[in-house]
Amino acid sequence: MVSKRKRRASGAATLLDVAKHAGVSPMTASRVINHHPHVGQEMRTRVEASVRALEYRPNLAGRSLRTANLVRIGVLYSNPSAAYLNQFMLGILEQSSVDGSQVLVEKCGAIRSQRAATERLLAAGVDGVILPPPLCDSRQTIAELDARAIPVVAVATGAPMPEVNAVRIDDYLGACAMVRHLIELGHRRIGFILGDPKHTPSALRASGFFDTMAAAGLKVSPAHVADGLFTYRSGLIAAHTLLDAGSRPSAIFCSNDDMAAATVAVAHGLGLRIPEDLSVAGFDDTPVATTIWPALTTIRQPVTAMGRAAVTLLTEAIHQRRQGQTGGPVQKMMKYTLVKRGSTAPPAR
Amino acid sequence: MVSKRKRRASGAATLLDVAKHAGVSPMTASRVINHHPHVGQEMRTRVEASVRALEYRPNLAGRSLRTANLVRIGVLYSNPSAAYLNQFMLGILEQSSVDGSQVLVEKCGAIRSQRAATERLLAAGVDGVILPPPLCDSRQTIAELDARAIPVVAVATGAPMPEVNAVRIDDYLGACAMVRHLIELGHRRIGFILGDPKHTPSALRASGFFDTMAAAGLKVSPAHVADGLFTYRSGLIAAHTLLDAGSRPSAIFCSNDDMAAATVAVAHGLGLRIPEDLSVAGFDDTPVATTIWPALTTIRQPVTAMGRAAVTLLTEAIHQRRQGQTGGPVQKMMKYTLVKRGSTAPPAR
DNA sequence: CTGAAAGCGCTTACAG
DNA sequence: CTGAAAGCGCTTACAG
Repeated sequence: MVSKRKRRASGAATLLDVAKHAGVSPMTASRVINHHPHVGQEMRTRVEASVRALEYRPNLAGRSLRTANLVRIGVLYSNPSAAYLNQFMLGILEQSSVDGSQVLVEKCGAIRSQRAATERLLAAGVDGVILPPPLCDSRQTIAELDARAIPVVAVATGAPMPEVNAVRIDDYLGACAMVRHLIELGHRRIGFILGDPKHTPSALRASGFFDTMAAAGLKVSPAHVADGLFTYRSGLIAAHTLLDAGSRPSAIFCSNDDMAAATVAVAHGLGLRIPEDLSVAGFDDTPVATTIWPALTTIRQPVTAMGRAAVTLLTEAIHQRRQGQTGGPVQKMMKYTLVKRGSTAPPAR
Repeated sequence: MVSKRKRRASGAATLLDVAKHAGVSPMTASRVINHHPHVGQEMRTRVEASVRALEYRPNLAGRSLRTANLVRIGVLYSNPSAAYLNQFMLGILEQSSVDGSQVLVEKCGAIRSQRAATERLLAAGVDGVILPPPLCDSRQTIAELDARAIPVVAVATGAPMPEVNAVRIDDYLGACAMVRHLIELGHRRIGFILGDPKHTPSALRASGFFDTMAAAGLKVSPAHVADGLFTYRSGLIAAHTLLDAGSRPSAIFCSNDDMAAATVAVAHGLGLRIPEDLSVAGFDDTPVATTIWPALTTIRQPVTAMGRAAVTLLTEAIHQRRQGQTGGPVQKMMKYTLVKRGSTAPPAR
């Protein structure tokens, strides 16, 4: 072991080492490692054994130098929710470091600064741009990028434009799954807190709620629906609206976790036990869902995986464009997960 | 602009392009870009102009291929707080992608699995290991790594072992600054919620509190100090202890944000307005601090920057070891920031 | 202070 | 199906 590590300063075996160890040419070793077809079974076995013996792992720098033609990816964001952005950027960086692509990040504030931020990104020579929410729905930015023939990936939009690449979950079905979960627990009076009407997923989550209630033959009292803006503070107000009223719901489905956390806080303030007296459900599975107590039942959006997927999609689009092709836009639908935690349970009565 | 982008498939200028544009050799261009001394002023100016004109940015793959001898960095973590880990990994990945180093991440659960996780990392050929909290204080893991001559960087430890590299903030001074802030606002009866006694920063934050109170000539009532475990739930219990009692404090300093968020929730439940009736302060500036309302006054720990610093420190240690040197361990102290938000204000009475 | 040559690790053509 | 040659972008010696 020690001698192996000392073979070279870097401590790592190279493709040449593997080839020598297996008694084949570097090319054959390369083909085996990259799973190319048309390699003899014997060669393949020998190389694979050597890879294991030497603990070979490809040097990405060497590979990308010869292949990838350096891809530059821009990420343009505004209105940062720290928690979301962290998770998302994690996926972006993971994938870009695997691909050997470079990432440039630009923040823009007001709408008018979108143009300036876009220009900065283009001046820096990016080959494509990723738009996390809420910029994923900015027609202006997308049009501008499109005019320059810069591929775009919109992330987590609720209303993907048909001509734009998108990575998202099915917000509608996610909401349906959550409502079904609450109904299966035995809840009949289920309240709902709407999301920010400016964000496209809000309408889908609301439709999922209303449709599933209707399909189950359950009436939704207007007093059990409150407006919200996705912020904790708006959740505080909405929860008071729902819980101060006479006929309380036995469960409240909130359009995101921040508002669900606020609902839990308000309920505790009113002396309600969760989940015994009130079930609360969120959406997104952001860190706050597992910070508070009880932890929130929620719909997990695989944010980090979506960051990875966005990079992969964009990279493919860039390569296609470089080769003069223009494959149609891709809409990648990611899997959501219903995560059951302590904030939901059968109603007491 | 367009013609520039089309010069080559990748759309990016290379060092050779810059050298030609400036009429110098690639070597001179390289030296200017890397800020080497002993380059003539005229050459320097010419190259810098060309860099700007061509929007040149170095291709990291090419650079690291020739220099860095591929560094492999392991990150070993346990007990993940999603929010912390996201922010931290962001810094790790940012820096490693700049350096062109590879990152391998291993999770370990119970103490006995630490050994297994360490072995997996070593088997994968890592050259050094970063230990975020709470593993930063695991004598066993550090000893094991040390026995294999693998450099280690401990992050955010409150009790750095003198022979180990560390990246951290001064938890003691951070706590002092927060208490001073509360005193300056006019608070005299200040409560405190302790952190998990197993985590080394807890004691430092507590000392900062008690020392600053004593220095200001303020008594700390035993009824105004409560145990905590850094979790939201433990904060709920601690806050009740402090607020249900007869003589309430006018401000509560919590050893971290999660417990501060819990304190805000309990206070709201008791009908106390924040900050009018009670000021609440946290520590760390995790995403929850800006999720809840009012947002928390807290001590910001630059988690992402600490991730970057850990990679830089570890990379230097690895290079030194490869050259047979063993520079003494480095303790990098990062700057904390007192972030004033809506949760603190002068006391009403 | 400046430059010509060689090579980091890998893969793309091009031959057999 | 397999391999010898060349080169991706950059920097490390080695000369001047």
